[in-house]
Amino acid sequence: MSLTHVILGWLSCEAMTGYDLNAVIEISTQHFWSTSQSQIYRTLSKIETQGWVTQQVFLQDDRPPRKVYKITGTGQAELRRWLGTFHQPDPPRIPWLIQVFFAGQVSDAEILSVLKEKQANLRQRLGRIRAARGISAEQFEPDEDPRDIFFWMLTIDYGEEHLQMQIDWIGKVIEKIENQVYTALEFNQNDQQEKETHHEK
Amino acid sequence: MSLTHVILGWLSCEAMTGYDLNAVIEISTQHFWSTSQSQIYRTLSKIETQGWVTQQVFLQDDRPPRKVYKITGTGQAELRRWLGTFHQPDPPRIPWLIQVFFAGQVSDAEILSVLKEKQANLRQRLGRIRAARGISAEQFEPDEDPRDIFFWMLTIDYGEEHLQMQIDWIGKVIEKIENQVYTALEFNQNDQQEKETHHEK
DNA sequence: TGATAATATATGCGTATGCATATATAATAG
DNA sequence: CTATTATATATGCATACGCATATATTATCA
Repeated sequence: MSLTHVILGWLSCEAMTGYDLNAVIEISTQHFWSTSQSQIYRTLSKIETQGWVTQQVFLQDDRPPRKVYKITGTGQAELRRWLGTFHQPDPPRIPWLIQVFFAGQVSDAEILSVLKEKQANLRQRLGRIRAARGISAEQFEPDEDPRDIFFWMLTIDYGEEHLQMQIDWIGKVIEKIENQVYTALEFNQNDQQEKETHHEK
Repeated sequence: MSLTHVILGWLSCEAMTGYDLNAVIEISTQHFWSTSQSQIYRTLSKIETQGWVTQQVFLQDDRPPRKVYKITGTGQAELRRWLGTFHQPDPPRIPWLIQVFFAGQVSDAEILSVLKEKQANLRQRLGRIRAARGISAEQFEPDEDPRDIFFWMLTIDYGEEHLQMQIDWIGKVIEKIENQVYTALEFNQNDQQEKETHHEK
């Protein structure tokens, strides 16, 4: 489970409660790893059993007790090990490509409408991630290690490029469908050579 | 669950057994939606209860009986409905970006090695998907609808572009780390303007 | 001869996950 | 005055999933 290592990562910066972790994950890592509040508490319990974190309870008279979690030496070692090793990726899961794959079952108008909504959604997310970039840039504390910041910003950069790539790809596809490119296509020979060259003609 | 609609999609082409579905999914949709054998049988049972498919058993004397599943009218309607509507995407989950985000915890050498392995893995997958494109192009039956083929090939095209984008992005990041770009970076002002322009200087 | 692959379906077990809800208090907004 | 939000932790329920394994026969490979 990767959530384990997101939590370990944050706790290696600073001891925190589950509540704090939930807040910090929501504003910082949600563009490539999201989670739910319940999952955080469950994972915290699990990794405490494994000895990767320890708990210290601070009682408060007006609020529920704060359980502050601290990373242990073993936890630090596990984090570094995980960060430094390549992990075989999970097989890709891209649900909306199922709609493209079986689009033969619906009309041009229907698949076009889905693709246009998808594109609009991606543009919205691109706008949001760009706003997020601005906000995080303002929030850096002066004592923050520039190397840390560099890596944080890289993940935002990836998010933007990924989103832009999808927007562009869908744009090309919409154009092809609108021009009914599929009526005059030959797939059995020289597909590679023909690909993407119809623009110049 | 999207597997439901992958199965419905295939059954709308041709009645099939769970065994056949497993084989066809493995060679056709695995680059954007993979599954396991057990999950196919479980989903088949589920959608039979829902009335989207019906079962017909063919006994064989030397092998286990074949349960051939056929899509119903309701199943067809559900498939078309699902294909024609935009679905809110699941929040993104990109585990290897966690490694980038927390790379501040490890040395340049360690993160570089992970990124290079990741890149090699992506190149391998790109090679495989290109081979798959060639194979599918050969296997098209002459009576196949060119519009269907057009949409099938689009998903392969997406896979290639997605893989290429990731390979290129990691390439740029490796270069930045090797040049230790992070030592001379300002994040608090004109980040947008500076971005990606250091190449020309 | 023994092991594996192909044909075919099915269940058990463990895990990750989301959604809703319970508990309890104080502050704030309408 | 009431409803919501913030603070804080935790459990129940359902679902989707992967991995391993069970069942049963035939063919092939070493």
